[in-house]
Amino acid sequence: MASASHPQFRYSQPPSKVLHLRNCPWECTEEELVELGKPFGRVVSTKCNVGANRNQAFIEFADLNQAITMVSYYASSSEPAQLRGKTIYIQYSNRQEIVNNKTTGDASGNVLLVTIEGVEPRDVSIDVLHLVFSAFGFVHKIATFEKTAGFQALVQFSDLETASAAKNSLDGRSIPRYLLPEHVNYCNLKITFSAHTDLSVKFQSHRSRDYTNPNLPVAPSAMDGSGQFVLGLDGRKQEQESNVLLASIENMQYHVNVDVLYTVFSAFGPVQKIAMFEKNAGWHALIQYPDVQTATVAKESLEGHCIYDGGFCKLHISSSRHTDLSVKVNNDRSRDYTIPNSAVMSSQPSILGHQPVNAVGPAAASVYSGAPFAAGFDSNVMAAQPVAEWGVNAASMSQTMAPSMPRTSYMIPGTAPHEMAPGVMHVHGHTVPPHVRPIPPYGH
DNA sequence: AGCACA
Repeated sequence: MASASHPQFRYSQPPSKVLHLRNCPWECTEEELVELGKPFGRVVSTKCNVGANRNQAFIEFADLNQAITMVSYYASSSEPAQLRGKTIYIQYSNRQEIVNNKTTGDASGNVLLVTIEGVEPRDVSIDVLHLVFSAFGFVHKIATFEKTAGFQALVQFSDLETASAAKNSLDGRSIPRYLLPEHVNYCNLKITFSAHTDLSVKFQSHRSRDYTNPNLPVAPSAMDGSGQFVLGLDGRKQEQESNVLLASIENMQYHVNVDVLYTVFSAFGPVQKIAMFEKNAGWHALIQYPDVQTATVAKESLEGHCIYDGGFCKLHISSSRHTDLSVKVNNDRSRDYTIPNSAVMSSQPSILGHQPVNAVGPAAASVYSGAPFAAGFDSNVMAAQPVAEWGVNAASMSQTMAPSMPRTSYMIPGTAPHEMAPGVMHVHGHTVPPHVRPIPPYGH
């Protein structure tokens, strides 16, 4: 029955001088493995902490007969093989030698091997990893892959010090919840040093990135015939970018009209038209910009953010298939700002009567300030905050980083501290000139 | 309790 449900283990392995041990105790040592094998022959090599749970190990004997002796002994013994009192299971490895056994005692370098537990690979994009690890320094390259140990990534830093800082702060912690899809509850990182020093990344793709070489070609698999990206950063099919955004407003406790949306979306560039509509018991809006790039920046900056503190009026933004909205009437629900009259009208703070004064507080005040290009945008709203919070002093942090992360409504996804130069910020790889830098109308 | 870093 057991063999029927595990057909891959139905046949015993052919003998090898390498033995595969499973169910090993957590972080058992090479010395313990040597002690275990010594009675049966000369142990020439060992490897421990193997696999996703790091509870497998290998012992290589000098001679095949020694391995056979050990396996035979425990096959007929009344006492099972044990490490630290824990029963372990021994079989012949399907390989003939232990490779890549660590050469220097604590091999550490500038590249980290990250095992991402508890998620499907599509749940954690390479950009989320980039964001998380960039908090510690410039991330040169990332390569992700799936092996027996699960979903893993190699993350290359400039030097051992940065890599070490990232490892110390992130090992054993979860990626912040708000960077994960809603259905994922946690996502644990297990981090070790890789023996690599320089990853070879041939293409920019949803599996690998070279952040030192923006001119690297995009993998053919991530392009369509017209040369546009069709794969998202997570490898999923991506909607075609458009100059018109579709915003769904979740948890709309407060009145949202075109004026509110105009203020929020004008932070990224000129808004031409807005049309709101109700569908499936929820409110949605189409927002038209003059160009795709502005719309894309707005989409990536605002996605998942709330217009008001407290999770009210949360925005979910996608690209619309529309390119030019037909706005027939200017009212609370639709507006064409390219018609001079209505544009003037909208710039007046004429909506104060709708302001949910008591509930919103100062956070929302800037929404109504009528100054969408205010100079107040400063480094204090950028993603620089995680740097301080995850930095080398993060050792005293609690197990999960999430509680100490900035609130979602402050977070501008994709901003990497190292990329920031005065007056310029990057939003998902786009350089945003200062005059269109998004102010966070949703406030502090 | 099930094979190692693309």
